[in-house]
Amino acid sequence: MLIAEVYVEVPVQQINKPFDYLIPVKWQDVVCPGMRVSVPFGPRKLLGFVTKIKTHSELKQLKEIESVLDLDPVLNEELLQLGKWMAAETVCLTIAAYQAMLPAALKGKYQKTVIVAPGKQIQDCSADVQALFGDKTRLNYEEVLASEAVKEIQTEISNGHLELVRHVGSKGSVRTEKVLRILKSHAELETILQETKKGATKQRELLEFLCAGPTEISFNALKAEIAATLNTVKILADRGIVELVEVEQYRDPFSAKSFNQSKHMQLTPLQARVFKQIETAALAERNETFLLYGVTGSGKTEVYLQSIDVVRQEGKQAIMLVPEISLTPQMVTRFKGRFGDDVAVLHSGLSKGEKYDEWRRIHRGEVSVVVGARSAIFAPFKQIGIIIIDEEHEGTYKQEDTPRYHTRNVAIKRAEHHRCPVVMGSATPSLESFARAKKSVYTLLTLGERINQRALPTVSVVDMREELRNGNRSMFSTELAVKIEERLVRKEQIVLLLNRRGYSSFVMCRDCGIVVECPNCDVSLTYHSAGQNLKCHYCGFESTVPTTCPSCQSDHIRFFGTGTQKVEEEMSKRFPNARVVRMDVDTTRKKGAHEKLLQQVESGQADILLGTQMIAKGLDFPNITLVGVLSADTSLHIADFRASEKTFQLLTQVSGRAGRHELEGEVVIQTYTPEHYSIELAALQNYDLFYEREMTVRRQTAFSPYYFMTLMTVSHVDRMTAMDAIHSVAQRVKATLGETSFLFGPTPSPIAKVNNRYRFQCLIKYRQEPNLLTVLSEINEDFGLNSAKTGVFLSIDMNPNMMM
DNA sequence: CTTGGGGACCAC
DNA sequence: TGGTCCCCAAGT
Repeated sequence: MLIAEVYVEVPVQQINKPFDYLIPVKWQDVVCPGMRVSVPFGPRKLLGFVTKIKTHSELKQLKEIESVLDLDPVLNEELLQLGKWMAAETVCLTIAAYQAMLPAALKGKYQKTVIVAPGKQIQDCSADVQALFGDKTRLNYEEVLASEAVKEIQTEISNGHLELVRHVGSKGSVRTEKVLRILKSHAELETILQETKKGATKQRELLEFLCAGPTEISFNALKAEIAATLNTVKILADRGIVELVEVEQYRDPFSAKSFNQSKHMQLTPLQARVFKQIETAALAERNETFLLYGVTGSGKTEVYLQSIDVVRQEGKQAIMLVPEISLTPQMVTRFKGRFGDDVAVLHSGLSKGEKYDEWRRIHRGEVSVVVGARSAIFAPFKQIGIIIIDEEHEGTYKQEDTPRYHTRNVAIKRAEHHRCPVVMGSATPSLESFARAKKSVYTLLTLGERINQRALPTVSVVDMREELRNGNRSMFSTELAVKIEERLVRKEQIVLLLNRRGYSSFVMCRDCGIVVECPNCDVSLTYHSAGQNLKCHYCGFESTVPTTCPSCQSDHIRFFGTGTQKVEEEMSKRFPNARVVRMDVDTTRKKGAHEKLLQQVESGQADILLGTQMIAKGLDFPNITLVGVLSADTSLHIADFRASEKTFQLLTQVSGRAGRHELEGEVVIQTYTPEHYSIELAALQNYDLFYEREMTVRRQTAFSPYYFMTLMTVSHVDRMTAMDAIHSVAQRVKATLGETSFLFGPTPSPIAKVNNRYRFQCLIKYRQEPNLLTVLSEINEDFGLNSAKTGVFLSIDMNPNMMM
């Protein structure tokens, strides 16, 4: 008798282990690891993943697998192991790891229906129940609950006339299309047409079309040709002339677009040298991690494209990761143009169904390249030849909720298995990666100049304090304003970055100084123009904008903080003739909006592109000759040890948008702290110096990359309970730490209350703690086992990006 | 997480 | 005694 180990979809600590099920004899040869199955679990049915097949179990009295949801496993052996590894490495539940690796469409969908019990008749039930059923054979549970006869149904269930059945399916479904297959030859059709009655005009019309038509046509395509109805088709099907079948179909998010085929570009000698090294590693099946450090505009993307082609020629697959924010239509076009239908694209803008379809194309081996954001690292390829991580330094590569994995680590893990290179590229590498490259853990590849030796843009820093002293109170310095005017006259384009971080528009009373805060969280509410309301970014609370102060009833209540919207308003006063495109979360929320706005810039319908960080990356428009940063220091003053790094990266990236082609570029950075090294060195575009400076700071303050870090956060509705809990966590950890490690805290979290839960944290800094993961998973397990009782949640973040 | 059982409590 | 609500343990 074969037995399957199954991890069921219940995300709690108690269930974080495999459960044994008998494999029914008829499926002995069918069920294998990586398949999703439906299993009885207590009184319910649950979706689970088979992770192992075995012949013996510790337990007697096993239940049987109820049904098999896949005939082709959704996780292969490599991915099953990867999930286990990730669960251990990030201290999360195994099932959570598996779910994170798959599209949401493959999650379980649970349905409950009431049916007449086998061997019983509906007539056995009361009249009311019979009436409710009508001529239906089943009622869904919601229907039953909503009906008047709930009680009676309950009774009929308990006396065995009715039965409650549970069904497990997938959330997402495969889209199908009706297709007509013509079973007769054209000659035969002619004869059939002759024999069809003159009165049957619809049938004759359809037959006439088929006589000259193809042997197979989708019903939708048919409708576009002639006014046929499904009924008519069915009549022909009954006559045995055509066959009507459901054919699986992919939702194609790019169906409306055509892509011009592009060829490889001639590499510069520098690019060629870099490419050669990657190519050699790929062909030698060498598991080597490269850090491709290349200034903006140095042609990293072309190196990626050609490296991918190398492994494609070898019959292997490639994963290309980009930050969500730069997964622009421009980028997609470039890949689709080079590799055509051989590319799948995965990003958050796709619907659940579209993601599922792209995933299936990868799973079935119909494509060999995937371009996508973070989660694309789990693409179910069988033979990966290369993994590329573009803009390697981006914070979005770290998942901010469980499983809190870092894409870089997963990539390296997968590459080990597939014996293939990983290429991480950036103009401003993370300090962690650059440090590793310097220690030869990664191989450093450098692209030190822009293509065709085009100069990096000239950068000037404007001291806004000076402007203020000279009586300029606007958000545009004299220098920036003059330069904007120049470009407008010359019909060149401008990018304006408003680095709004930590500066979102809040509402404050001018009389008593009170800021409108979220009632559930320890943060101020943010004003949203779209809905004309105030929102909490942490718990989703919404409220209308008060007209009077909630505390002192004064009506001097105002918005503060500079939003892109406000800049846009001021621009229209200052530069009334400029055509401005605003790009931020508000204007790009709608599907395709992103693309439309960029199209306006590309086609020259806009003079100025104004936006938040999302405009800093990947854009490549020849006519952009001026980049303005309105307030460089807003990201500098956030309480984060990476603030300087983030600021430097952002300024460097956005500067790189200017002068990428024939026209020379210029950058103006406005700041209140021009003497800060992030800003000074970004202006000089000197990464190496910045690296040295920042590493010194990190060493002095004992932060990454000198130390590993682990953040532990505890939350509870009661402040004292949360505090007690974090102290017990801290004590347990402290007892196991070595002499070279530190424990900071416990302290309240930077955002001390979210969703009415108080939060406390402590931070471990360490260089070597071989047992830390074991200790942490023990603590996590204890908390998880008791959390239902105590209501205390513990979250563990290995190498956190943010301290919130 | 969901479920069903059992106990406490209440109203009649 | 019947009903309801809540707590809690079990889940292969």
